[in-house]
Amino acid sequence: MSTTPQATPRRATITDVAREAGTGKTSISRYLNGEMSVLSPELRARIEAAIARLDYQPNQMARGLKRGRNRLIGMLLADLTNPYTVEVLQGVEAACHALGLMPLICHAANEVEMERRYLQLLTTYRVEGVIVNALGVREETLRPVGGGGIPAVLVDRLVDGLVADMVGLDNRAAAELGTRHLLDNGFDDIWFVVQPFEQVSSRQLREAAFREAMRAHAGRAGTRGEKAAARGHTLVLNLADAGEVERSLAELDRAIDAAAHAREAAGATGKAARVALFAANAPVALRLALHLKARYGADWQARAALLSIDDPDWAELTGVTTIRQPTYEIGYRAVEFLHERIEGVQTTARDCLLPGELIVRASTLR
Amino acid sequence: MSTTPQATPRRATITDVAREAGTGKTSISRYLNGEMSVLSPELRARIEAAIARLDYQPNQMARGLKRGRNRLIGMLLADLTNPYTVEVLQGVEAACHALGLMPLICHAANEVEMERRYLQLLTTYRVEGVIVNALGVREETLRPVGGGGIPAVLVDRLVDGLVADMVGLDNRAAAELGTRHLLDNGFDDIWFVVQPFEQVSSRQLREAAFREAMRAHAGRAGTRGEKAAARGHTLVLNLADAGEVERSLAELDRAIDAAAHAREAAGATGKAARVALFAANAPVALRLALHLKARYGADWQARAALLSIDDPDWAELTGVTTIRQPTYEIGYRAVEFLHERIEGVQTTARDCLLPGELIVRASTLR
DNA sequence: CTGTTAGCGCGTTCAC
DNA sequence: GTGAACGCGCTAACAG
Repeated sequence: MSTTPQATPRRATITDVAREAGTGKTSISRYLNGEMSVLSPELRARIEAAIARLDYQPNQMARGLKRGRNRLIGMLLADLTNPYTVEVLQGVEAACHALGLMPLICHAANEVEMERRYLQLLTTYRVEGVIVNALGVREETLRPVGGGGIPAVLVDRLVDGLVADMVGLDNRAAAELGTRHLLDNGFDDIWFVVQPFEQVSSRQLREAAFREAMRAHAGRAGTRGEKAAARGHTLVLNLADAGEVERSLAELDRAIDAAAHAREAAGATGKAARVALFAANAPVALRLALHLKARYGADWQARAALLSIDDPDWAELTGVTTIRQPTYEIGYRAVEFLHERIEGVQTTARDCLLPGELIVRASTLR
Repeated sequence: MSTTPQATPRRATITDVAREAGTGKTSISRYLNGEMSVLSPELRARIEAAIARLDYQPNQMARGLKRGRNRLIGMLLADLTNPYTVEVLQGVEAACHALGLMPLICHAANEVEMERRYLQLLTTYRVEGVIVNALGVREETLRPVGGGGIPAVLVDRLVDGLVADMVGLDNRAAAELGTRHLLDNGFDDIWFVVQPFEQVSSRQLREAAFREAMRAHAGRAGTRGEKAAARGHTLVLNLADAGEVERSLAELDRAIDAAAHAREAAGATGKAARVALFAANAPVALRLALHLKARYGADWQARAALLSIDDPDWAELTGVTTIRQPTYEIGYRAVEFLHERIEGVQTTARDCLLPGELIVRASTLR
């Protein structure tokens, strides 16, 4: 056995097979495309033998060139670091597998310029469609895609001015579900923490639904006069900017400390505010948890409850309540949508909103 | 603005551009390939204009067909669920980007059959090389690759009988580093917990190095007669089989409980064994942590120390000591190796072993 | 049932 | 400098 990896020998082509089988290329092509009814059993056997002998495998590139479709689709990912993305990817892989598609995965790593370049690259490979988990930037970046270009399906978030199918979480319902859970469990000082959301529709929707739910609750409380209205705050945590993160966290710290003081003053049975943090997604939740742990030590959960949209594996470990997204299904459905478009479906742009599942853990039960 | 995504209009070809620019295809091709010195400035300008007007983008497929190389490489992943994999992927993406390669990501999801099919699919797309984070099965699965087939680079683990470059963690050094750390911190009942390792070289090496380090320590202790030899155990945790997992964890529980009883009997100052768990990778560590937490509650770390190879994001949060792999670099180097092979480098198969970094956290400091 | 022919979009001689 | 012609591996008419 040699220890030197060898150079690739030339692969057999359809012509080689035809010669080896003593026939023409057409018959081979037919065999490859499963048109068995048009081949004599005898010829078929010869072809099979020749293919096996030469270890022949059809060249998808040439195939694609000829028939104008190569079964390639692009998958543009904003951030692989987010477990959400990886989970969606699983669904995408599975669906592609089932539908005979091959996904080209591109990771923009939160860089707009990367996103642009990858998109261009994908069109260059003539992918038949694209699934986009966009960074949420301007529509012009996605020019080659959607409306006038190749079919596209958006995942998790919309892109302004881009007409395309979308599949993702039912953000309104999810944020309301979480907020209600916190209110029902007696938290009356709730901080919705979210990354900058001007550009990202899903974050916008979550934040808006949170405020809406708080307002609705205040309305009910006011009418029935049962208790003081709970307070809701939105805190922006720009994970891309360490300085901003520091400032935001400092604001949070003050609120938490204030609540702690109030609690002491009121005594164990007092009516002090109970603080809860509602993280808009897993990366935010992780950042919050790390900060609280660094500041308050192992017992940080006694200071503030944490609820997160997304269900990272460490949530179970730390007892954090979450709202699980149907990530696998999101990925799967996205591919199905795209496949339909590729096959020529012409309906108006569709939205597929899937429900989240509340997973209650110790963090929000006191 | 229409709300109906439109079908793809035919894309411009090189012929269209030639006609639009009033010239032949050859000149366009030369322009695309940067042979500017052979084009009159005037023609060049016309070509540029035509390309812009038609929004022309060369077809990589046709290109690849003609020149016999398409700049595609395959990336075969055993398990995206493992954060290690995702991190390696980041390095791969970056290197591909830098080298003008396009990675086709394939996720085998721990299924051997998937691995085989994807490999076949990749050759069908005529990828110029493959990076393989194999499931660690028989070499025959990887027949089309390595030695006689297309260039391949192995990541993290070797495959029996497959001659190819490899890049991964220096497993011997890492396992020894971890073991020594535990011994130095007074743990004398150490359980190395690992998934079935007959098929996976990296797990084998880690386990062997662990036992070796324990033996070496026993030798030193014996010679100097300072203290009783520490005990080392290897526990196999087959994450794919819930029943086996239960049994293995039960064994662990007995050991932990025994140590606790001994501790009580000996009193706070006694010489009872200190139990430490050395997880061979992050999935194992997570499983262990979840189990311990379920069994002993939030204070599970008082029962046993946990040290893991791999540094998942929850390690910092829970204070678990880890040995961080240089994952990004592993991915990057793998692509570099592959690129060299693609360019024709013919040296004997190389191994690139990168060092792990010990990150000490509260878990192993008592 | 089977083989021949003509491109798919592009790169590459090789003449002009 | 420039363009016509050929072929990459394959499929799709079109004949036989």
